[in-house]
Amino acid sequence: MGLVSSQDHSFLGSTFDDYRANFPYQGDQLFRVLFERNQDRIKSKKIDIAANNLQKIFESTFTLSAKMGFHEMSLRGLSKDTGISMGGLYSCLSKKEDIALMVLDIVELVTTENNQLARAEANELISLEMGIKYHLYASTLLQPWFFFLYFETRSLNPENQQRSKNIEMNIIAMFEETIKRGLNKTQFDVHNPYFVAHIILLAIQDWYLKPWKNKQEDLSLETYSDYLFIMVKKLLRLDEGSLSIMQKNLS
Amino acid sequence: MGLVSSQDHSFLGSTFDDYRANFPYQGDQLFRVLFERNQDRIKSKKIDIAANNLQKIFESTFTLSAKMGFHEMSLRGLSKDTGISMGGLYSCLSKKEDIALMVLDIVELVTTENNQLARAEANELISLEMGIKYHLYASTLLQPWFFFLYFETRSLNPENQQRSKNIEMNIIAMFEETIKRGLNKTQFDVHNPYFVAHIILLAIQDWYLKPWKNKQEDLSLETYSDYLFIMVKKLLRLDEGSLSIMQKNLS
DNA sequence: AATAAAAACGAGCGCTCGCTCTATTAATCA
DNA sequence: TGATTAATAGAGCGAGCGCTCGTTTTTATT
Repeated sequence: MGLVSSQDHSFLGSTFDDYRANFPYQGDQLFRVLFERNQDRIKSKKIDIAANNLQKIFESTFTLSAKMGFHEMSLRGLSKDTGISMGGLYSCLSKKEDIALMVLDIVELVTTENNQLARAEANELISLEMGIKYHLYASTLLQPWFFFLYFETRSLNPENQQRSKNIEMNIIAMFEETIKRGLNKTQFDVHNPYFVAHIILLAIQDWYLKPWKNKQEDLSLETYSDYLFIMVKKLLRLDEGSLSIMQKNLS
Repeated sequence: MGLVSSQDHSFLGSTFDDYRANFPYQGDQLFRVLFERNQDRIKSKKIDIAANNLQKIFESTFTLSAKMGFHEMSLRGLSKDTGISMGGLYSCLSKKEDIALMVLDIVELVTTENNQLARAEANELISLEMGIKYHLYASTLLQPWFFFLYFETRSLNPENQQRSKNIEMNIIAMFEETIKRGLNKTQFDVHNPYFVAHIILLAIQDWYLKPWKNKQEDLSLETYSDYLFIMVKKLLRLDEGSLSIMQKNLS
């Protein structure tokens, strides 16, 4: 249920189309960003060529490692699938692990930005709604990236494993703080904010981890997002009545 | 419909201690079952020796592959960690993959039994409660097994990957059917049973996938189980009042 | 057209992998 | 105790790994 007027929430808007229209990490641009953020690893000089190769590398990596796992994926296999020779691969990478590190970098970047956008909402309920939407939207646009990081975190060294865990913990913390803020103003009624924040994260993760499950049930992104928000309101003991009152207070 | 008294719920009982006391897949017995169910893979003849070696093999496998992943774990590393020579390992295995197959076998066995036990409850709300409890209890007693299967499903061949997925789908289906049964009798009020069933599974999985998260928050098994059941009742729009009425009908 | 720079190539290096196989030790039983 | 079977040991095999590097091909500049 779309309850609030969209233009107030943030420059990204509250619908998937709005969000996508302003999302800078997609298509060509994503790989140009990747090139610029990883100059130290990449020997290639020309951004157009490098970005093009990076795109092939990540597309093939996601296909292959979803099937068999990142470690099981060999660089010879990657070379064959991308059509880039071994030498070509190593002009965009300094080592195999770099692929995983670049995924970590992008997912960390995007989720951090989403957390900030959600926190920027003054009203707690809207903050929750936007937090859910932004994370669902971003993880839809970058589904293979989020999926990869979740399952391949253990291929990273301990320090980067921790960075990956922190991405998750920061999302929970954002939701938990927002719920607690709402609690202090007796806006919400729930006795374990952490548990609810936790459940929200699980539902968001499930969206990008098991797309086949929702495809099977014919759940669209917007429907899933709505169900999730309705669920959250139930858990915070907000029925439709109390919600509309709040809505009125906003405008 | 016939309502049941609490001792009928199942021979396993409803507390963790009851469940554990009757749980056949723990300690020595687990590995003796494993030996008997996998005669074709195992060259060893004597059950005592084989069960003892299997125990070491699985303990080390869970330690090593939680750190680095199953594929990254080498059999030389496993040999060192268990203290069993390569030849010794291969008298309990026909190939490395057998380890993952045996984990799949056990988790499939236990969850199928739990689903049957939960379905056997005539009352829908109690069925949900028991379903949650049994799955939480079993995954606590066999935490490394459940954890391993979740993360290493992709090491399996397509056929067995499907078996692993089906374990998950069958749990969701069990909860979904129970919720729908309750809906038909207007016992529950919720408009997407699948979504709720789905969320229950996620919360159960999170319990065994990220024990460190709950340890950090100091959530015990019983507390977690209670929170989860309270959450489910909220999602089904059953407040404490309507619950006690139902409980009265039971006795 | 000549030259310099960048990109692409892929055989080969050193190493580790899963797995095998024979020699040896331990256990069991007549 | 000698005979037979089961368990263990660990060097060795071929395959495949990540990665390198001398060379060739393409592109850009003069």
